[in-house]
Amino acid sequence: MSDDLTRRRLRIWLRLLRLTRGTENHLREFLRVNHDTTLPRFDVMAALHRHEGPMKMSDLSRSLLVSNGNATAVVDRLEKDGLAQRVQSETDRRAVLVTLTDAGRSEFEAQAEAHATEINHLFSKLDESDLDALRDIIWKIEGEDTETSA
Amino acid sequence: MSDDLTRRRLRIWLRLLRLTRGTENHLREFLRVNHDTTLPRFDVMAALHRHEGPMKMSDLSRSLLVSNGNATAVVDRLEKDGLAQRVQSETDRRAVLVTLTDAGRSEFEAQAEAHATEINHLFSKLDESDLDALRDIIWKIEGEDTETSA
DNA sequence: GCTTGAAATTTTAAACTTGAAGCAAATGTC
DNA sequence: GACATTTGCTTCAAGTTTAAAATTTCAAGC
Repeated sequence: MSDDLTRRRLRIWLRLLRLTRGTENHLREFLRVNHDTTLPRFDVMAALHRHEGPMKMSDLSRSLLVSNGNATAVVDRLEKDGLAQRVQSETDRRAVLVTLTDAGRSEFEAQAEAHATEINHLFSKLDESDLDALRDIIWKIEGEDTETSA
Repeated sequence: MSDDLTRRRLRIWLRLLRLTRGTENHLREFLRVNHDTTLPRFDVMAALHRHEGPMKMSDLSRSLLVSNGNATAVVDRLEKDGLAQRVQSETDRRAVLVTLTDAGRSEFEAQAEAHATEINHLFSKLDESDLDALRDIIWKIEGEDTETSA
């Protein structure tokens, strides 16, 4: 069963992983040098900014595909720096809602614009048709995912 | 200026990142449950296995796109478990070479086959033409200009 | 009301990761 | 040769991340 297709799929996965790792490393360095922040902080702030209104901790970690304990730790630091803020939910006393402070929002918006510009450069070789093709491929992969495992 | 292309590039990057994170999470769980190991350990062992002959620490960290301090830590743990082994270089007394032990090699080979099967399953929706397209797009992003396939 | 189980979050321990600092050894440059 | 610079690895502190255990609350079922 040493399919040629199997080998090609493995190979393309390794390349994809390498590409995203390299891109993440580049963005990490960019955020560190130009905005004195880290990738996890930026990701959390981006999720909070995208979400209209306060966001549940569980939704935050699910949206970022990280563990719940991890979300707690990053939000702890953001809160300590006055960029995010926890609020108790009124409808569910187990739940904790997080939101950006005004300082956090304005800080993020400045970072986000520079971040988008940086990504635009990193992916400048991709035109509309490349983006179409890539979107279709991603959709195809996600179309049917982790259903059956051995 | 038209920011539409910029926005699409940002969007596709976020989707790509999400895809690879989800895939990594799946593989991490797979390795943990079925092979009692972790993704970083597997990655290091894969690099050592791919490289015929002992590998310099610096080449290892460069090949995995991680920091040199990180490579030291993971190799420390593999060595403690008898799966990898450090050897002093004879030509350069600064350099440290790493290699899999016999135990490490046989352990990795079993893991690698299952790992490849798992990836084949995760990317089963991609046929030859999808792989061609994805390969070309990755090349394009990385700035390669070669058109010939392998 | 009471119990049982599920859900939401935090806490904990261990592993992972980075960037920087510290040493030792190689490679220039004069 | 002498000296500065570079290279290679480890150590260190701080932060990130996960999986598992603990805590509190909710939702039903009895």
